[in-house]
This record gives sequence, structure tokens and C-alpha cells, in this order.
Amino acid sequence: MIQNIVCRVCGGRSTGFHFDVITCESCKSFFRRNALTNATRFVCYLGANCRIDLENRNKCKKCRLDKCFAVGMKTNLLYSDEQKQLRKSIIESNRKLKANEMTETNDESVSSTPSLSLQTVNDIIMDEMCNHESETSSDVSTDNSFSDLSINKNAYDLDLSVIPVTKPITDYSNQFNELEGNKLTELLDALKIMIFPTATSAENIALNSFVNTINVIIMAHENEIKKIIQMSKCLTTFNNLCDHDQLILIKHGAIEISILRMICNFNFEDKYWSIKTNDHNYIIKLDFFGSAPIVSMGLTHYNNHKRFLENMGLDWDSDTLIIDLLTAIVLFNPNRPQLMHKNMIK
Amino acid sequence: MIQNIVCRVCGGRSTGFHFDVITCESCKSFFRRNALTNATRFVCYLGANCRIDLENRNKCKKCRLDKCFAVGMKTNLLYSDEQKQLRKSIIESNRKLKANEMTETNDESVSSTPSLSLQTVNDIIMDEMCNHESETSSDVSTDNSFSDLSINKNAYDLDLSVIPVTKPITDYSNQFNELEGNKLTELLDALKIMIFPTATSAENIALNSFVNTINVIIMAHENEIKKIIQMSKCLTTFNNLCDHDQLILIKHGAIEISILRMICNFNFEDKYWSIKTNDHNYIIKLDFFGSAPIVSMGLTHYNNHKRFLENMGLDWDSDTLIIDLLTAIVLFNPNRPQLMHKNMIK
DNA sequence: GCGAGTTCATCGAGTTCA
DNA sequence: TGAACTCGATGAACTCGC
Ligand SMILES: [Zn+2]
Ligand SMILES: [Zn+2]
Ligand SMILES: [Zn+2]
Ligand SMILES: [Zn+2]
Repeated sequence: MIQNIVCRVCGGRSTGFHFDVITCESCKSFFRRNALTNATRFVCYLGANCRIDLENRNKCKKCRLDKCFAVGMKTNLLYSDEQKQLRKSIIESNRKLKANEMTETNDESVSSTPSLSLQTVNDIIMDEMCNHESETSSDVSTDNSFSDLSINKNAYDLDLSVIPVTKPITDYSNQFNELEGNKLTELLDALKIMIFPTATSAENIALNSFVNTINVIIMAHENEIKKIIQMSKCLTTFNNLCDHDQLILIKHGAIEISILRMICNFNFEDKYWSIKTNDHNYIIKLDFFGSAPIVSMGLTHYNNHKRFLENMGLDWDSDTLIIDLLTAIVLFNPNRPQLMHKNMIK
Repeated sequence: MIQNIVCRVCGGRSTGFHFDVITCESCKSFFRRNALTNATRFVCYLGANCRIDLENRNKCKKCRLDKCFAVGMKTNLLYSDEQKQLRKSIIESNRKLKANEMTETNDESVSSTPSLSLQTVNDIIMDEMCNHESETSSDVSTDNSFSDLSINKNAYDLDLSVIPVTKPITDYSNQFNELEGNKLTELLDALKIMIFPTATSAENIALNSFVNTINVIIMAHENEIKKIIQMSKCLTTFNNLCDHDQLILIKHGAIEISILRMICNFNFEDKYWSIKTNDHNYIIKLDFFGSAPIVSMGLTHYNNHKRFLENMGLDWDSDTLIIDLLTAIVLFNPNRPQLMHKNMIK
């Protein structure tokens, strides 16, 4: 019908429904700009009865706006300031994410373990959160001394107990039997996926807004978790687990590993992480986590993690092997709750 | 066509439509100046039939104005005095807005407290962060037992010490001398700016993604901080401070106050904040801050703040006066670092 | 794809000043 | 007087989450 083509306000060419009425672009913009702020301010100097058509729609704002309402345009479909603001920051977040997804693109995807394909990593994080909330059952907090000591403290403990063992075997060749050796080789190959890009000539970006900083951090962890999933799938030992156990291990381990491995990007001298993407190095200072907005989010692990970093700084002469082994140990933590088959690795 | 390039009045070079007719700049100005005021005053001494062209358009005003009307120029497109006035004030207020929100370039021109114009609140937050980083000088952490006990714990301490004093004066009228009474009235008036919208019929939104939740929190604090700045500027006590001290107080106090006042939106039964905007209630559970992604950001204040909330839940029978007074106390904290004139308030 | 918002070149009012 | 401005309003052509 002609009604579907013509603006119900001015008779111009319509471009679909706008605020619940078929209108043209200009009447849409006009309504968005004036419906809330100027509804009462316009005055008609011609008897409040002006005909509104393509030619004279701009002659009398009062009558144009009146006609907008008369044909049924609705102000409740306008975004509030808060909604605009929120939408803006969501778009901002997505921008950051996409900018960094360019690296991926590999892997034929599809196939196996649909439970681990995990659509967006966002959802993993959310899952993890929800899981954490339901602390009624015997789970993370109680099982694993998580509630007070935190992931980071936990990693710290692991670190101390493990280093004496791993240090002597830097020439990992024949101290294990053949099966173990193969698995170790496989592990180290798989972990190559996770190698951080080395220092590039990319420009350093000092993050200058709180929101941006948070987004970069989230983005970095999300990307890291994707890589962890990818890496895990390369391990036969991991693939041999049932789907359920794989999911459990990933869900509980991914974020911890991600945090752990961030140490590779930590500059111990000047105390900052350098998050490398294709074309930028984002600088995130350790102090960021001591700033007021973060304080407002509560939580008790800043100091523990700081201490962990300091200790690691001493022991860890950039030997990625240690980190790689810690990664595996965290991943295959047999104490994860709800694990069906508790099989030990290595 | 030539008609689109040539002034319909004098044949000069046109610059588009003016008062509904394609004319040159000079005929436009001529019409604006004379159409209303001099329409009847001009007289032609040459038969009222002068040819109007580029050369002789100034020879006879009467005939020029007549031609203007003849080609269709319309006086109703001239602004009335009222419209001019309106336009002026709109431009004026836009100027003020821009001066207040413009990026950097602070100071110069404008006038009063340019340092508090504070472009975007985002930057304030970042400033706050940066300031917090430079912990080398005697500042927040050491000055105020912030580093371990946190802002929130601090507020908690304040709370305990203050309530006994403030409780008895709920009828704040004549326990102070007049000056103090005036200041208190002024304070409470200013704080009205900060009243949270009361429960509306707006729909409740349960946030379903981590990023969205963070964004809502940031948005809420940003808006709150804007209001705090606005509120502070209404206080003569605050305005009497030098610009530098005003800035310091705001920088250190704004976020703390924002966090503090969030308690007004806290549901103590079900343990969630309800962030109200014009048309939505965003629900943020206390547990959110105990979730893994937040854990990954470190920091040691979740439990303290939780405890603070629990204690306040007991004492605070929704008496906003207490919160209001705490707001002032936090704002005028004399222990802020780098404060030039340490003057006590109240 | 739809329908929110966003962007930006352009228009046409008034304003300034030599 | 008129050339050269300022600036809000407009609307075609976008972006982007859902
Ligand atoms: Zn229309
Ligand atoms: Zn009208
Ligand atoms: Zn002319
Ligand atoms: Zn004449």
C-alpha cells in the first residue's frame, strides 16, 4: 500500500517503523530531537492547524510535533540517557574485543566437544560467576581453600611447592619413561599456541580511562581463555577425559591459568603488565588494581597477588617452562568439584 | 539554472534561499533590516518604478524593498524579538555546557573554578587512579589507613563514630548557633540534588553479562560523581575553598561518596543493589563482586565492604540524614593529601 | 533485517565589522 | 551596506545490538 511507503507525518518517503509509526528519516530525527525536550516549548503562530507536508514540514515545529504524536509516535521508545550511555559502553567493549579477534580465524572449528565450543567466552566468564554464587553445595570455596585465599594465593602456594621439582629438569628428555616423555612433548607443543606475541614495534598505549582499562583486561583474559581451550584440545590426555570432566576442568581452570600466565607479560622492574595485541601494547600498571574504582568492587586478593608476583619475580628468570608446567598442573587439578573421574596426571 | 545562481532581486550572485527566495547576501541583509521597520517609510522620488540591479540597487530603497516583496520574500521568516531572545539564550547555555564539558584546555577565559569543570567524569576516575598510584608521597594509604582497611572500612569507622552524634539531632534546628544552622540547611538543600529516584514502576533488569554489569556499575558511579560535583558547587563552604583544594577534595572524595551512597540502593534482605535510572532498575547482586572475574582483579575489600553493609543494615533504618552527613564528612576530610589549607568544617 | 542512535555536510537564520 | 562570519536545525547515510 501507499501507506507503507509514505511517511504518516509529512508524506515523504518512509523508511520503516520509527517509534511505532511508519515515517521518513527526517520525521524520525525530528521526533527524537524534540519529543521529550521541546514538547511544550513550541508555539504555532498560525492557529495550530498547519498542514504538514513535504514542503512545509519545517515551517511550524509545533504542528509537526503535534502531528507526530497524533499519528501515534511514542516517546517510550526513545532511549533514556542511561540507555544511551550503556549502549555506548557496550559498543566500546565489543570494539575492543573485535579488534583483538583478528588474530584467531584459525581452527576449522566445528566438530567435537560442543560443550567446549562455548560460543562466546563472555558466557564462560558468566558461567563461572554463577557457579561461584551457588556456594551452597560443597564446591570451590570449601573444597579448595578458595574463599579466603583466592585463586591467586592458591597459585602462589602451587608455585612454592612445585618449583623445587621442576627446576632440575629443564633438560626434559630422559628422566621420564617414554609415555611420560611423549605427553610432555605434546604438552609443550600444545602450549606453543599460547606463546605471547613477543615485543613488537607496536606503539605503547597508556590507558587513560577506567572503562578502557577494564575492557582491555577483560579482553585479554577472554582471548587467553580461548587459547587455553584450543590448547587443551590438543592434549590427548585431556581429550581422553569425558566431556563433562573436560568442561569442569576448563571452567575452573581457565581463568586461573589466564591470570597465572599474565605473569609472562609482567614487567617486574616497573610493575606493569604489557598486553600485546596486533598493533598496540596496552600498559596496565599493578597499581591499577589498587585504585579506588577497583576498591569499590571489593575483594581481598590484591596484596596476595602482589606478593605472588614479587616472589615469582625473584625465582622466575623468564623460564617459560615453569609457567607451562604450572599451567598444566592448574588445568588438571584433581580437586575440582563435581569431577567424575579423578585421574591423576603425570 | 541561472535562477539558482542569481539574486531574484538584484541579479547579483545568490547564496541560497533567504526568506523563501533565492537572493544575494546584500538583499538578504537589506530585507532583514527594513522589511518590518521601514516598509512604509521609504519613498520613491522617481515614479516607484526603478529598475533594481547590481549597480543601482542602492539608489532607491523603496523600489528595492518593493521588489523584495514582489519576488516573494516573506517577513514571517524573520525572527521576532522573542525568537531572537530565545536563540540568544540557547546559544548562551550551550556555551556554558561546552565550557564545562570540553576536553582539557581547562582554565582560560570562562571564569570561576575551571578546574572543577572536569571534562568527562571518566577522566576524573582515571585521575583518581593515577593519584593513587603515586603513593610515594604521604598520601591516602598512609595518611588515612586506607591501604589495608580500604575506603569502605574507613567509611565504616566513620559511621560508628558519627552515629551517636548525629542520631539525637534529627530535628536539626536549634542545637547549633545560627551560622552552623544555616550551613546545615544549605548542605541538606544541596544534597537534595542527590536524592535517588524513588522506586518506580520501571521494569527490573537482571543483568546477564559480565561486561554489561561492569558497564552499568561504571555508569552509575559516573552519574553519581557528576551529581556530587554539582552538589558541592552549591555549598558556600566548599566554594570558599581555593580552586586547588576544591579539586583535591573532589578527586579524593567523589568516588568514596559515590560508593557510600550506593547503600541507599542496597536491598539488605536479598543483598543486591538496585540501580535506578529513568525507566529501568538494574539489579546487581552483592555476590557479583565475589565472582571469579572480579577476583582476577585482585584487591582486598570485598569482605570489609560486605561487613560494612551488614552493620549498616542494622543501624540504618533508611534514615538518609545519616548518609547525608556522612557524605559531607567524607567530602571535607581534612586529611586529604596535598591539601593547602587544612580547615575543619562544622 | 529492523529500528534504535550517530555522524556530518548543508542550510538558513542572525551577527560582526570595515 | 554587504562580505564573512557563527551556530542551531535538518536529514541522508551511516553503525550496531538484538
Ligand atoms: Zn516525514
Ligand atoms: Zn502551526
Ligand atoms: Zn540581491
Ligand atoms: Zn524607486
